[in-house]
Amino acid sequence: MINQAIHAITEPRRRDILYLVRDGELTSSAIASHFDISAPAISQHLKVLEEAGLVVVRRAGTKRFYGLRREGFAELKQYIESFWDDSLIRLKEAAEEEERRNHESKPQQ
Amino acid sequence: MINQAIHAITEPRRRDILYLVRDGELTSSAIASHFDISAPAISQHLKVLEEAGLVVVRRAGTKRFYGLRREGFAELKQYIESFWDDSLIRLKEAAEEEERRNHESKPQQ
DNA sequence: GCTTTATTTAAGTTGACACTTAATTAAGTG
DNA sequence: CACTTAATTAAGTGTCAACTTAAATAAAGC
Repeated sequence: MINQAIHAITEPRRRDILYLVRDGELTSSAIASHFDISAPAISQHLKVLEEAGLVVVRRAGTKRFYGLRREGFAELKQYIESFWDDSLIRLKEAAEEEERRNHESKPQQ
Repeated sequence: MINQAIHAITEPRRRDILYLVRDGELTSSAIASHFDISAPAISQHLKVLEEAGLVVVRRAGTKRFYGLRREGFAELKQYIESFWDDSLIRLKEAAEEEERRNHESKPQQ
């Protein structure tokens, strides 16, 4: 799922779509009106975003309202942050290990 | 730069490379030994990561040590977070606007 | 200065994927 | 039930980028 989410935000146009829907729900055609690509193209992007868990659809008659799915976004945020945090922890550990080694021998080039 | 960073972490193998170098510097060939793709392929990935500001190189003789560039990562984290935070603010505003409208008329389907 | 080691650049191939138009589904509406 | 509206699925096309092998660079070692 997280891999799908990252893949989804790969495409700049999909990020633009996320920017549009984060303020509130929009129909597929309302979203399409902001771009100069065809409606099917938008529909395909929306499908990718939906499958990645980043947007949700609400059907109302012939219309389909797309909105941001906050949980999906939270996961994405989590992923980036955990990468970052783990990195800091590991950096600290590495520095300590380095410190220990320096008391025994010279560091190699 | 932020677009380059997002593009850079798009590719799963590049994320794997970031995982490898976040513990400490590694040479191009040391990184390559973890994958079953050619050295030039790794070199090309490293170039993308470097241009995105996510890794830095330190040259030592014929070797090149690649390491994580923390500032680059901070920017990426910032981007995701700002998207998220702005979203919450805008959601709150939208909810208030909705509230106001509900005192006048029924919401349309 | 030739050879080795580490890595990159060059050039070409292949597969994925972001589009297109045309056809299809699905829900109202006269 | 034909017609309109909203959107999707289908099918095909072109571009890009992730790989490949081969050639080039660049520093060190003999």
